[in-house]
Amino acid sequence: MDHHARKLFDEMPQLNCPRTVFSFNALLEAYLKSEKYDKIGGLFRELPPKLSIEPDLVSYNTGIKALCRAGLLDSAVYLMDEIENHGIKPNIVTCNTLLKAFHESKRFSEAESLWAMMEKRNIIPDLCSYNIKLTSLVKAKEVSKAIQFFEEIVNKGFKPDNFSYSAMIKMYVIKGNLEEVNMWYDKMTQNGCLPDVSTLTILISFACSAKKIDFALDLCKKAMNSRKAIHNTIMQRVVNCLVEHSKIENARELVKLAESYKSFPYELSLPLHS
DNA sequence: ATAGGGTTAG
Repeated sequence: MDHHARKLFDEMPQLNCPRTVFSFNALLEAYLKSEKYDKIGGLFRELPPKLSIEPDLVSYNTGIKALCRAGLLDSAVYLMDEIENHGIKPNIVTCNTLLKAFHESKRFSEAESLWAMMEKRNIIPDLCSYNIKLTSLVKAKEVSKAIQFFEEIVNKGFKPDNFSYSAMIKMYVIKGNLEEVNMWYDKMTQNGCLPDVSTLTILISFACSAKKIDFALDLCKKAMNSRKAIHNTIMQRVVNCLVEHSKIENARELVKLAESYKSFPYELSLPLHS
């Protein structure tokens, strides 16, 4: 949709809307979301001089993210240094963007250096920073390190959130450890953290593969009762599993419940004659 | 306003 965004941006004066750095940032965001990473540099060169818009930290953070997404991590780091030369100080968002990119590229020592730099420069790592590192440990299947790191998050005084618990749950999903998945799900709810759509997606998908079909059904109902729109394919999988386990009435009930669900247009079928 | 986790079958 980047073209639509650009068209509207160009039409703003005729619509009596002044173009500010906010509109410029929204335009950058549209290009980022459309994965037009290579076009973002051009926007920076073209628009600010022409419209006397001064790009701000949010603009540059978006630019840095685009470079990371495009696989140009070194350029992203360079841009962070460059904006600082122009008097704009990186913040926690800048650092977390780069932190994630370093971990995804397995450039762990640079991730560690960045973390140390943050602490030195009083850009205090927040829960998001910790979750990035936790997710990275999970991806590397470093089970004991992940457990230890989760403890560290708690000891630092953070209240683990959906991202933190999702990471731990995901780790045991990868391991196929049903007991631990359940343990972490319980721990999550007991600590007053209600699973969101992403966490429910992981849990429901795992419950289906582990043939814990009642658990899957229960989670689907929970999702709909709390107005959380689980993806259609996940819901269909639960319906299929119910049918496979001859729980036809439950399957019917779930399809009906989904049909009456107003927030999302579910299209589910009962595979009864397959 | 910008940063972190999530589907799918054969």
